Amino acid sequence: MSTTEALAETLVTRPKRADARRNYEKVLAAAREAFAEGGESTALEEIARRAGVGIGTLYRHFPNRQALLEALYVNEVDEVCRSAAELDGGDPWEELNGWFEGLMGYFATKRALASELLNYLDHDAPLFQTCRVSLYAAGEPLLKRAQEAGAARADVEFSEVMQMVFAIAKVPTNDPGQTERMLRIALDGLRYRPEA
Amino acid sequence: MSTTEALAETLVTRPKRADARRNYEKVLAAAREAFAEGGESTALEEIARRAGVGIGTLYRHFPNRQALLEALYVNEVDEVCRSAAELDGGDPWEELNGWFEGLMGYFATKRALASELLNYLDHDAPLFQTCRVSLYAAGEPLLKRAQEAGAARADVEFSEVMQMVFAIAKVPTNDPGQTERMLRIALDGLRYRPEA
DNA sequence: AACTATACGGAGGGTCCCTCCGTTTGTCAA
DNA sequence: TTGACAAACGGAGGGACCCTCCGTATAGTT
Repeated sequence: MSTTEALAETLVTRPKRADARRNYEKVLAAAREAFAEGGESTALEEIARRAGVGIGTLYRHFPNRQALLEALYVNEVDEVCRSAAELDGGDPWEELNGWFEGLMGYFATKRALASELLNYLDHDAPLFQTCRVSLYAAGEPLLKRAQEAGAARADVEFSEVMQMVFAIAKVPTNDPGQTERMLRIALDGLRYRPEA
Repeated sequence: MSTTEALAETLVTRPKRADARRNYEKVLAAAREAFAEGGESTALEEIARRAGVGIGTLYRHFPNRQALLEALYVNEVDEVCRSAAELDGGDPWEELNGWFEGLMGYFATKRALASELLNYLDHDAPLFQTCRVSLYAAGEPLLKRAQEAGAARADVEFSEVMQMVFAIAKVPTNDPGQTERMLRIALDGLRYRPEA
């Protein structure tokens, strides 16, 4: 079990009774499915219906809409973090670039969820902070390695780059190539060297 | 009267009777005020109340929430475009940079409106398209001049840069300096020269 | 002053988020 | 197995919000 999953259990307080655990999973699965279909902002009633549980049950497990989205988010973050761990040994700049591209591609398929979550994104939510920590732990070494190799400028923080990439991922567009181009421009900013 | 203002009159079909015109202005003013206060997503009922008109009156002038936001947006866009027209003769790179910074600073004070609008931002809404045209007409010459002066790379489209900047403006953060740093990184991407 | 097109205002319908609470069910000890 | 109870279920309904409809009021005209 990964850090963020363990964290999810602690903070979201997963239920204990067998039927409760079952329903928790059913709701999460239904939500994942609903959001994967890109259905703009799916109503919680609809998710409960899909899961075959009452709306009250849904709210027993997730105190509000944001909590449900966050639980979903924790899952997704874990997956992305794992993908960073798999990288190593290649060209630092290519790895960094590749990881961010993968990140974008990943969010592209989950645009509905991502876009709604990014709206909630404020620096106060504790669960979000810890997710960021996981994400940073996964991605920061990639930046650092690129910086040490002289492939990326040294005067930028990973957090800044991360937020920039998220911002671009959030741009609504029908043309996925355009998002990719924006990302490339922004990341090229990492290679620009201010004349000292 | 500017292009976009004229367009607003055409598309939003400004009312004609004296009391109607008065109420139109009152609603717009109330909305501007409400959004300037940063009140997350102000209810239309609240705006009608502020304006001292019934909710029905508000909807007579603005068929839905988005229409009201768009009308507000048209005003703001005009102002930003005018600021670009005032620039000329200085260093092309500085002017381009300065304009984008001004754009960001401007949206920083209207975050609630901007953020909600950027969510609606899809390439279908005709009014939005024309606003983009105005914005491009104002900003594109700045980029082109910078490119011709060799201060910005030639292989980027203004539309891409614009969307990138909007994306960054949209990032919710308490620290305005951070937004500024992200913008600087992204814009430095314009100065990066791919090794040919 | 009377008339009419125009505009006003708010009741109410629909949707969605969420709460409350009576009912059901899993779990465990006897 | 059975009885008891904490835990969980489900859905009615409250509240907020967006928007529609339509009876009432009024600006502008004759």
